[in-house]
Amino acid sequence: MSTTTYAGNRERIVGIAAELFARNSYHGTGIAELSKAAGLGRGALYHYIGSKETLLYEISKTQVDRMNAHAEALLGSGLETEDLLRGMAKGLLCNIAEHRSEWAVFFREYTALTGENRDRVVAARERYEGYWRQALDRGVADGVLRPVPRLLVKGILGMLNYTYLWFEPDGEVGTDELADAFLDALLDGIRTA
Amino acid sequence: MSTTTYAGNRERIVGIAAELFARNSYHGTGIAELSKAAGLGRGALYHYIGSKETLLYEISKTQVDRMNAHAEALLGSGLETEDLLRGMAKGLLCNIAEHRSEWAVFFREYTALTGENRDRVVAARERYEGYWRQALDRGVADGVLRPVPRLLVKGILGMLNYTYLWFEPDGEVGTDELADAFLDALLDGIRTA
DNA sequence: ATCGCCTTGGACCGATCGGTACACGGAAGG
DNA sequence: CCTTCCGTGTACCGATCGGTCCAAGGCGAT
Repeated sequence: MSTTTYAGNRERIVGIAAELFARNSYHGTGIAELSKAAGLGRGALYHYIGSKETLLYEISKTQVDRMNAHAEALLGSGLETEDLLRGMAKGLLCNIAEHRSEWAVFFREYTALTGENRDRVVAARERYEGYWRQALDRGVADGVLRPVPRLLVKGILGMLNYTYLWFEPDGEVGTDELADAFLDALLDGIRTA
Repeated sequence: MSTTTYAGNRERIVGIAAELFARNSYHGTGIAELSKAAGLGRGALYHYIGSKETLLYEISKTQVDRMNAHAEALLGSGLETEDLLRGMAKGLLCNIAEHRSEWAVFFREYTALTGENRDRVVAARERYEGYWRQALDRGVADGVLRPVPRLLVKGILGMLNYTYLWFEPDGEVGTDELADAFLDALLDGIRTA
């Protein structure tokens, strides 16, 4: 079953690349370093990857696509506003926690993509932002949320995305608790009544 | 007045480097490219900069130090909690808006620093985070804020820092309005009463 | 006019960059 | 046994990497 071996190797290499890119940056990681980490010669490596940029593209696109699928599922499930927002936050934090290297690479390095690769990743990113906007708009329409400036969507995503830098899911605060803490503050504020 | 010329040239080069690093990443920007943008030969360039990493260090450190000074001034001014928080947010957003390239470089590339350079920048960053924690703690002690999980500090900073990616200070929403919008949501929540 | 210093461009350093070409090995299919 | 072909390591490509060195230029002070 050479196909399976090929795909498996490919996936393994993408994972290794994510770790190296996260640690040493995309431009700061050489093909030599990558091939050594993968235990392959340079020729063998190129047999799998095609180009260095392809790796960066796949690392980024995979995660964003996953989040888009997750958001679409939640938006289509008829959840009430609060559960919808908490669900979306938990999905994102959970994915970031499980794929920290990939998200670090995506956030820091997507600008290194060129042409269509970049366009597609940016478009996917904007689609995801649109889903959050939809969720908030729905809450406003239902009367659960007060009318809220559009820019707040960026603030919320900043709050969540930034976790890739510091969140330790095995620490004393878990992924779900963190998402709930963020949403408690966002929904009801931190001022005393 | 050769000293002034020297320092002025140096500052100019640091600014150009910030723009190039922000656009093409630190490792993705070559000395040749930088010297061309500065209108200098490579030898002349090195007369001013010492090393490429020095540029990265200065770009990062300058901004963080400025924010630390700002936070210290506000914390020492006896402002009440709400004004303190809004003032700190406005200071940060204003600085980010005025030095977008520098902040982009800092957020994306500080991991490329080595040794003491890196330690110093990380320490300065943590000091700034500590000032926000102090401000929140003060609000809790005063009874203005409800007790709040420590991790929320990271969330707030994420919300504010992330603006380097998208905020256009000359757009329809200004710096101060944005800071206020974020703090309205944070203080009182977005849920209807 | 002369001295000395700051500034400058460019040649040059070894190392590495991303990527290609190619020949070898070994297993599968006949 | 022979052919075919995928997987592989390696030599090699031109270009560029960050950084150093140095000789010439420019300019102010004496």
